[in-house]
Amino acid sequence: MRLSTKGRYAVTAMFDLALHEQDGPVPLTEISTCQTISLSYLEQLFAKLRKHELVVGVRGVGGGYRLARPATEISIADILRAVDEKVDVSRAAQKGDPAQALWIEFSEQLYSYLDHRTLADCISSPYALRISARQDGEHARGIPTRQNAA
Amino acid sequence: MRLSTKGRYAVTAMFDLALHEQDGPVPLTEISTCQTISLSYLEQLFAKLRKHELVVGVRGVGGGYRLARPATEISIADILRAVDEKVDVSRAAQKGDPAQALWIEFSEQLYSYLDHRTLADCISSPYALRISARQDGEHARGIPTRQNAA
DNA sequence: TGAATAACCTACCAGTTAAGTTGGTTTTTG
DNA sequence: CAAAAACCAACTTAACTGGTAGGTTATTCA
Repeated sequence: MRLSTKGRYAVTAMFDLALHEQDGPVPLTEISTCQTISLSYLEQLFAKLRKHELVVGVRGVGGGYRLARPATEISIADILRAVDEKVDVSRAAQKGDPAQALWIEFSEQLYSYLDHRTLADCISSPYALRISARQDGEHARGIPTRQNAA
Repeated sequence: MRLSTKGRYAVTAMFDLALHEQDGPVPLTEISTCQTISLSYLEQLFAKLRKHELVVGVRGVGGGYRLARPATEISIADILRAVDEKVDVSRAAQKGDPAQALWIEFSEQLYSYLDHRTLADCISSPYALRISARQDGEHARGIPTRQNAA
């Protein structure tokens, strides 16, 4: 289990995609300027997200990234696992040291918490709704809102 | 918010102290051999834990570290914050980007979860009790069990 | 009193990871 | 064809992790 700025970048970017599920694909250039992350670094993160089938890329003009599944079926843990790529899940467990066993138990509980937090319920919090409502009031973003790009 | 192996080391070490609250101070050499972490690295972690008043050191022969407060009053978040030393707590919030606002909300919820998980309830889980019972059956550790060392 | 124990302290270091840069190519749209 | 954008790979730099080395101080006990 690990949670770093890298994970934060990935999660916030996914929030962005989830918030614009209706508006067609979101280009990385947008996320890059909006959240001041370098484009290339975002590309690296999205390569991993795509490999883990959390997003799909749409090439060409008007392209970008969309969620590969509905936001209700993508958990925060999914995203963190995708960009962390840690193969061995908390392998500490050496010869039953009590303290380490306790860690494993604790981290499993933490994971199960993160496994149940989906993108959908994160963006549908009261606070989130207030924000995205305000956002819809202005004309969303700089991009021509194309309905149903796929 | 971050959670790395460093945090894991600190938390498992604190589990160790909590499990031996009755037996007087626990020397770092013990934790070092038990959990195969270098002594010096443990010393660095405990310097931070001490600075944050989560543990107290007892010098000299038969010394070691004790919890500075009862285990019921030390949360996992306390420990992670002590060793992480991140000054600015999730300062992402730039000009109200919706995705970043959502991250802040999410991480606050995660923290509040970790703020309510105390050492005491971690070590008193059914699984933990089974383990430490087994541990008491043998004569605890290699150390002469002195009652009330302070 | 002196040896052993253990906290406490400082400086340093190697390896990994994060984060970003550069410089492309391919695909798609207009 | 030109522009937009995904896609790709190699490289760089800075930070952090985890660990070493070599001390000093305080305390206990024989």
